[in-house]
Amino acid sequence: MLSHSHPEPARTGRPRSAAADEAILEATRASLVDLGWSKLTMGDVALRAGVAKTTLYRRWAGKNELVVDAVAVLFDELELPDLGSLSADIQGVVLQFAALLERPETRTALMAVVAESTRDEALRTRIRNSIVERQKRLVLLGRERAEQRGELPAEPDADTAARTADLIFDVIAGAVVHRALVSAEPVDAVWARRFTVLLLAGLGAAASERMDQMERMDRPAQKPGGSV
Amino acid sequence: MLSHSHPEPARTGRPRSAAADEAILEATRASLVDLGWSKLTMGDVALRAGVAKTTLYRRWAGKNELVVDAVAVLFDELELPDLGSLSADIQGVVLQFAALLERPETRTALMAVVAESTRDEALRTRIRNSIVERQKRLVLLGRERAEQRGELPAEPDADTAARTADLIFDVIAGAVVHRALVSAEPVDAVWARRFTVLLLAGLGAAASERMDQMERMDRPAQKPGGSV
Amino acid sequence: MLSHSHPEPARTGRPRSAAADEAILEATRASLVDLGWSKLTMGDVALRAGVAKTTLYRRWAGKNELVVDAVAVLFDELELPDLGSLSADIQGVVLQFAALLERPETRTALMAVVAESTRDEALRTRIRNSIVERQKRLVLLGRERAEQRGELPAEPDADTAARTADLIFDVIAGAVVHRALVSAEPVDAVWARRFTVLLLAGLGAAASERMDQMERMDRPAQKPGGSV
Amino acid sequence: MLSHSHPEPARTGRPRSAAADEAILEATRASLVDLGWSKLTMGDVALRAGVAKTTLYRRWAGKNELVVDAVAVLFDELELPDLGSLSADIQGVVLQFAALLERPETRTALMAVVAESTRDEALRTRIRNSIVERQKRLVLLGRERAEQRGELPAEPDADTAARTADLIFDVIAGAVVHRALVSAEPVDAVWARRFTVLLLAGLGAAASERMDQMERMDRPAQKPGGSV
DNA sequence: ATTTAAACGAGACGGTACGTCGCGTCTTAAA
DNA sequence: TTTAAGACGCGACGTACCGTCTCGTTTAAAT
Repeated sequence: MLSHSHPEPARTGRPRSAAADEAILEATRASLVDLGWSKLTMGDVALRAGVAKTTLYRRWAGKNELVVDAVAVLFDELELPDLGSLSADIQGVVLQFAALLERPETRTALMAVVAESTRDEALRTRIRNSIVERQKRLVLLGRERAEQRGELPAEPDADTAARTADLIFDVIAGAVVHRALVSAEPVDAVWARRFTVLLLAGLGAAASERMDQMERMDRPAQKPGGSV
Repeated sequence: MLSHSHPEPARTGRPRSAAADEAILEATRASLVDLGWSKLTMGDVALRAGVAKTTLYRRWAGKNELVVDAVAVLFDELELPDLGSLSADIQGVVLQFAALLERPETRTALMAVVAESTRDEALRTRIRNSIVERQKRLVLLGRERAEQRGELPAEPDADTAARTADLIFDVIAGAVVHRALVSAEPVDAVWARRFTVLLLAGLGAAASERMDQMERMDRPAQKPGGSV
Repeated sequence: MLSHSHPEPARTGRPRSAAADEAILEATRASLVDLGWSKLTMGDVALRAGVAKTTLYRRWAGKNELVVDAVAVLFDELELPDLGSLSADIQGVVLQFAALLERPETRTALMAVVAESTRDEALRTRIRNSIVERQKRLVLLGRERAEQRGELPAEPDADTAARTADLIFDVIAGAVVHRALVSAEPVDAVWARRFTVLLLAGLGAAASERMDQMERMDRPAQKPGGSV
Repeated sequence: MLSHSHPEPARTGRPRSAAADEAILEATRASLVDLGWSKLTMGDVALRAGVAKTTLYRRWAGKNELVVDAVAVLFDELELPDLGSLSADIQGVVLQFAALLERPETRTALMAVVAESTRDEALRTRIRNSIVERQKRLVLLGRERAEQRGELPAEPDADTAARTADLIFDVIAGAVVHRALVSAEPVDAVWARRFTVLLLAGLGAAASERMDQMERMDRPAQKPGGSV
């Protein structure tokens, strides 16, 4: 359970059913598949889980929080395959991520909770903690492997490393999500390869530029590196 | 009006009020600002627009369609500034796009309608036509200018050009949206510069790889160009 | 047309369609048959009559007035048959009236407009003029015939005659309507005969009591005539 | 509550509020007084009762059923006064009934629900059970008292007694309702006396005719007893 | 073994918004 | 000026979910 740690677990009375939690999350995913985000109702989830509505509300504040928890676990199944090269690893994870976004439960839920989170700070935090930050591990692991293989130079310092990882993460996740959900076109092996080429070249250039001199590229209205 | 072209405009009966259309869209944006997507109601929009609920439903099938039309026009305000270099132009448009995503009406609406569109083919088409495809003009114009400046080589053929444009579009739009709405961190000049460096290097590499020999890079599990 | 006399018929512009009036009333009756009072709508009547809604409203103030006019004409079809005796005549008209109340258009409309009229003085007047008062002719004609046959004595004066006619009318119409619509049981020949026996005996007694001395029967709390 | 007996009262879940039932019926009567039948809305009743609309619909199928229950209780307040003679008793109950029909809530509601019931079998049954049949007790009690006083002979058999009671009921209720609501003239002591005279004479004649020979009066087209 | 107290299912509750329907009025072009 | 057509502001409809509440029942730990 991602959502509710009990630092002070009540010691008396009937304890909460552990089975109910999993049944509810499973029911939530099933309801997402059948009905989609906007038609999913708490009543339907309760019905599917064989649980009273009050049991849901005792554990989650509402639909948003419930759905975040229900889908978060799916993102944890993503893995960075070790395919021998950074390029192959990236393509592999891109295709995995695309496959995840093809699943109806994530497809309908992910953008919806993000949309909700734009007006709900607590939800934004929950999404970040439950989904976004957890998956940055893939970027960090990829860079680590690439450095070990000599494919990428080490980052000069931790802060730069973190910022680069954030950028890479936004570019990869953003591009795949946009392709899959906004443009609504297939993220297939061909697209993944083209995207990876672009990304890796950019990574190299970003690294060398950083090493060269960052001050050379200060403001807009001047040419980028001559390689383009 | 993006939403309803009347190839055969009915000639009889009282014509629809043109003023009502604009009042409704304006009211929709105002309601998005005040209430956000999920709290926006048709009744509230009607009230703000000084219009009956039935008048809304006579023109739009529902909240989804209405909101797409209401925000689509905002995207048309994006422009590719001519700042003298491709890099500067990209940074300029990225910052413009980010500013648009900072506006509460787009912030709350964009992801929401995309989320809805995952289960509604007609809505997906509407979004594509009203928003997505229209903004590809920015990518195409940017490339054209860059070619004229000699910053980028010409694309070998129209098909490749279109696919590259799609890829660039997904990368730029995806990265900015992800940074702004999912990661929920600022898209400022620093981020825009770093992102642009990455993108332009990637573009150059993608172009040269294409010219070299595409068949060299066939499948995952092999190294990309040695520059990385 | 019962409803709107035009003492000053407009002389300029397109004249009103005379055919439309009858079409509308006919359509109203048809709609009453198909839908009943509460589901009848002005739009449906207009549609059936092949007429615009505005045309209805130009002629009738609303549903109530329209329906009164539409059914009033049906009541004018009632006739007092000359069957040779007052008893037979009454039974005949009772059965005719019952048959009229069996027709779905009157069945559903009559009580409805009466109900509406309890809060609408103008409507009450319209009903009285268009329906109720017109049918008192049957009572008056029946008495006239009965007097000619020597079945009933002449009323002592016009005022008493009018009050008696009103009483008879309320008793006959009330009993038949109550039996048919409230008790919802058949008004058949058996019932008509039993009712007529009661009524005629009552009529005779009322007449003789009037002649005897009206002052003998003053207030409640005393016995009626010993014959009962 | 007349409307919904639960032979198997559900034992689970929160029980329905008994207070709500009475509040709703009271609010319905108040709304009838203020707005009349046709302007009464479920929303207004709910508001007055301090109750959600859904609570109304959980208990009653609609306005018709609700109003029947709301006014039915008023009819139960009718009593047959013991004024010493049948004539006086009848006049007393007629005036009571007239007073009831003067009340705005019954005035506007009674004919309306009867009108609705012409197209709604279930509603007809409800009205019969809740209102009509219940008030026949007055007729039966009146006859019983009259027989004990020797004012009326005993009915020969139960079936005849029932049919006579029905007839009397239709005549009394019908005449009073017609006078009060259709003719829209006052049911005062004078009218009540005149009506009672007519009725009692009729009752006596009907009884004696029944004893004489029913077969003598077979069909229309023959003279009634010479006394008329 | 009994008590205690929270969790549980069921479902009623006060709300809010839905999308539809009918009202009676209006605005157009045609007759 | 009337007509057909149909858009319009309005207000009620009956439904669906919301999140809360009140029941009686179950369950495990504390007594």
